[in-house]
Amino acid sequence: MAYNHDVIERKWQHYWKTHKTFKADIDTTKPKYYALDMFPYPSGQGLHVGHPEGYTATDAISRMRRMQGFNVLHPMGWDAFGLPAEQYALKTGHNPKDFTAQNIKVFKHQIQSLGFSYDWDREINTTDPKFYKWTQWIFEQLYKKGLAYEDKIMVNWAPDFMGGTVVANEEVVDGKTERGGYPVYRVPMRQWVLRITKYADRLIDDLDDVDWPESIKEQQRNWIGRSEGASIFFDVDRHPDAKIEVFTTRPDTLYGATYMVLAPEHDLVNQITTPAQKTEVEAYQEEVSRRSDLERTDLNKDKSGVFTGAYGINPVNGKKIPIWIGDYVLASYGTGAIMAVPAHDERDWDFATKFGLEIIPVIEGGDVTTAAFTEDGPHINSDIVNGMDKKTAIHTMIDWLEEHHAGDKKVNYRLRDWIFSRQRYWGEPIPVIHWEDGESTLVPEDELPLRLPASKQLEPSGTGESPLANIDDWVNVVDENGRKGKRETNTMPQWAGSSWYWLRYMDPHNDDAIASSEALNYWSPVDLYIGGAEHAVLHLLYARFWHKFLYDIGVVPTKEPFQKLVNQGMILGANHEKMSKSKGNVVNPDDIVSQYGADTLRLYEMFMGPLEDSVPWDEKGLHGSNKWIQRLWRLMIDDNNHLRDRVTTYNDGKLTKVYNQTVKKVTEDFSRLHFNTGISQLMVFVNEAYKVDDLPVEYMEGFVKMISPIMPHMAEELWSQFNESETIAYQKWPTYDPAQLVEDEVEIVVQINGKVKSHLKVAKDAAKDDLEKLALADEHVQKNLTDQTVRKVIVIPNKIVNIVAK
RNA sequence: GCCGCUGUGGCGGAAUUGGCAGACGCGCUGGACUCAAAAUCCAGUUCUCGCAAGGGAGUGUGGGUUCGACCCCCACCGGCGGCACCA
Repeated sequence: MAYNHDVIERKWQHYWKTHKTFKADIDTTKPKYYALDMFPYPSGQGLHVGHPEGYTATDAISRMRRMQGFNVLHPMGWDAFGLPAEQYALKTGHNPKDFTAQNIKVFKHQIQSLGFSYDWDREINTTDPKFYKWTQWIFEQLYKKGLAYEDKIMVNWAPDFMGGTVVANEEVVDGKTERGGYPVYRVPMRQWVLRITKYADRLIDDLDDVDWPESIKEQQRNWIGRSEGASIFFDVDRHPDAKIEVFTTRPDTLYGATYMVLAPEHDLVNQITTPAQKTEVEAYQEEVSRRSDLERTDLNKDKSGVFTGAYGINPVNGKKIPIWIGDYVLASYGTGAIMAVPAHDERDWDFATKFGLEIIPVIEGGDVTTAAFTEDGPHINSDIVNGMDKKTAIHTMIDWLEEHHAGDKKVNYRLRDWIFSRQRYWGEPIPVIHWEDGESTLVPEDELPLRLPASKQLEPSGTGESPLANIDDWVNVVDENGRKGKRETNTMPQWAGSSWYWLRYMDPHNDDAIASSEALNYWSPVDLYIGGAEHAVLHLLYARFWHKFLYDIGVVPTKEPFQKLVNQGMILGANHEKMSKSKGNVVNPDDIVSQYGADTLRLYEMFMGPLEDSVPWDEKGLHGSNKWIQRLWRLMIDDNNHLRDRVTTYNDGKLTKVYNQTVKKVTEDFSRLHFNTGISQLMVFVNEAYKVDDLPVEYMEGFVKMISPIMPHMAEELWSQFNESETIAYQKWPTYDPAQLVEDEVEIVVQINGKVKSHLKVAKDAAKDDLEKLALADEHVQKNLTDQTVRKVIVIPNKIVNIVAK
């Protein structure tokens, strides 16, 4: 009978569930393997075909590792705080908690229908107070170490978004919110901030120790943006008490500094501006402050600025240079002030050209009247560094500056501290109380978790604060001395829970610690982490930051959380475009499961191309995967659902070679996550098996084991026919006999001038001389060599003979 | 503009170390089975000339290194992703 996926998949999913087949416990006699998926946000849309691609890959590795004797931790959970639930609640009057619970139910059901070998006893949920108790606990440790602080800072304020909210820099794209596309303005506001910049160097340097895609490492390095240079101090003419510190990566060009620019928000601007320039400067400051980020970005092609009337003094030559303000200098980077070297910096060149400022070349080469010259070359017009190249000149100049107390070596980062508060209800409450006397205290650890108050009806506060601000009996507190206080109404961003969740899976029910040190020591680190490339910087940077902090306070045993990281590619629509509702090319995994079964979907997604690549969905290819599943079922199973008689203990040796090749290739390819090529070898084996009369039981058992990581339901059903054990999940992974792969005869290629002319079967390891003779004697070769003289013969034993002739 | 990745049949892709380009699958063509169709099984399928034997071309383009290049080097073109006044 034909394979009935419906019945068989349900049967084995039920078996795994009732037998807790994939329950993981610490077992120090076995090596551990931790395979992790990026846990999903349970959206109302349900699962997308993109989700199961990564999930199937980690599942296949988990299943293979179990069979190879590893103790495997393979968990799943829910990143369930998030904006959509809050928006839904505000819109409909429902509670985000119930809405989220419903979504999780749908997601879980869908995920379970795909037969993943998760240990569901370890399921976690970031919105569960038992989980966020520890998110809050980590926040308190950060606070105690001075890594969490409050600050009135310029934030990205999106007034039209959710009754007004603040979003992180990372969530702003082209001056608009990433979600919703609402305009964003820069305004000062009190925020919680995490001092991630303190870890900047380690976040860059430790990338060298992990097995991650180079592109992700590069993106993180760029995001952190370490740049090495110097701080230089400029005196201000007629202001003996003022000093301007600038950051530059090119201290060697100091003699070419012909003016300075301060950010319009710079503290010294008001102090040094001359009365004559005051009106103009203030008008410019006012204009700039009203610009949104969008406008600033859009207008940046054309540089703007105003002269302050003041002059700085170049420390190296005492020259007076004008001080301008301009918004191409950012207040938030470096010191908010620069020395401008228009001859050798494009931005400065544009500005100088527009405002007619002096341009002095200090490096030979190029023509500074037409463009800035940014290449290396011997220095000129530069007394102490004349003739030197860039590198030498930088060193020399820094030495000079340090000797004369006019500057020093300095490293700067693009990375800013992490704005950690959101004006939302549906997030982890920040466990802080602000007292009427001005003191702020943490909620004591033994009172955690600080729970979100249940609320029937969420309403925007209308003030830009979180909806929590309206819930009086939660916000207002009184201590034992009658002192009144208010709870912090900001909540944590969605990144909080995902910054440590992989640790909780190791010991998910522990009420005394984020996880026991026994569990942390045994399971750490994550051996394989698979997820989408969209988390290249944010999630993965925050997670590494928290992990390093927990390492520093002795909680976790490793410096890095994720040893190996892989980004699965996107599954595109059949038209090669990104799947989206509006394009009508979305494929729903539920439909595939009901039509073809989970094994077909899993097989297809692993076979369609390399895991890391984006590949278009192809209905025909999916159908082909199902055809192959049916084909291999028919190979072994007869019309009465029994093993065919061809499956026998008799081994005529016809499949020996291809079987051993298959074990080798499948084991190696799967280990490297090259599922598409491993599967193609399984197909080769089936094609060969169709050509022979007898199918040795030994090989067929090994074959069924090899398909089990990809097609676990069918594998279990076939395995049950052998009556060896109840489940295949912990059967020993097959091994191959290298002796069976050695040939005594090999086919070598004969080329003339690099073109293949003939093939020869020769004894393995035949001597070079013999190969040369054989090749030259070959009929085809002879024919092709008429009228030609052999100049040279290259012989690579067991591979090739190349005859060079003219 | 800068950084990273990438380019192979009609399509998805393979080629682990510089050594037979196109494994495997889809599609297509033919055959077997069938009254017929579907399904299945078998064979063929880079392009091109040729009845065939056999020949020629061929891994984005142009050059180079090499006995030999999808693979290494240089320049260019296209696609994808990231960053984008970060001094």
